[in-house]
Amino acid sequence: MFPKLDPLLHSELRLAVMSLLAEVSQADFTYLKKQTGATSGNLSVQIDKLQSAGYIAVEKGFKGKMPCTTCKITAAGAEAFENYVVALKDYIGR
Amino acid sequence: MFPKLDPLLHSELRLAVMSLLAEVSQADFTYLKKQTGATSGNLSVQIDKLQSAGYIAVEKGFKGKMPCTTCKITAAGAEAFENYVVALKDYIGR
DNA sequence: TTTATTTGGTTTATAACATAAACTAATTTA
DNA sequence: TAAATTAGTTTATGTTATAAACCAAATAAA
Repeated sequence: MFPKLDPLLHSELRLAVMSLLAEVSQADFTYLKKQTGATSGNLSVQIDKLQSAGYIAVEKGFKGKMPCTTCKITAAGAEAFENYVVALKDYIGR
Repeated sequence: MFPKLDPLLHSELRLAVMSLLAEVSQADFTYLKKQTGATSGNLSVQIDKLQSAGYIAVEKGFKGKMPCTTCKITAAGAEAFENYVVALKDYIGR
């Protein structure tokens, strides 16, 4: 009746990050921070977790001289996100 | 962009309980336990939290000689649930 | 009848989690 | 050169979810 919700996605900030990444080809740390309103620390930690799970790919480079961390959703991540959305609907109807 | 998700509802088991209670006039502990697949301990704790928040009303009585805890969603609970569903949609699209 | 076993829970302990605060390091501005 | 900003990471802390242990009453088994 109630499918298990992927605990990696059932987290406000990680879900917001995945939601953003699902709609763009890539996004950097600063963009994600602005869009989510999260603190750097929290965002950093949650990005790590998504990366460890293989849900996003993270590349650390430079934009000019400034460091720039770029994130991109992976195929596994996109699938997990879709599955999560489907599962959620059993909880909230429709 | 991403509204805050009510932390009381953004919990797998509590959300399942609210989802069930949103669709029936009332439900007892045993029913909720069966439907959610939760352990008694976990369910007991989460019911307490929902009650403390005023999202559900809990009545302890007896069914025959056996104790029977009955739960019912409150107006505040129904509203919170609806708001949560609306907020969630900003995270999962649609 | 006494002794398991089941029912219907609650309380307590623990590990995971989310988050903020503090920190680092480099860059840009005054 | 000093201060402030950018772009993060690390660490500490309080909360949470969850399971495990427990309890009391009822029922079933011996």
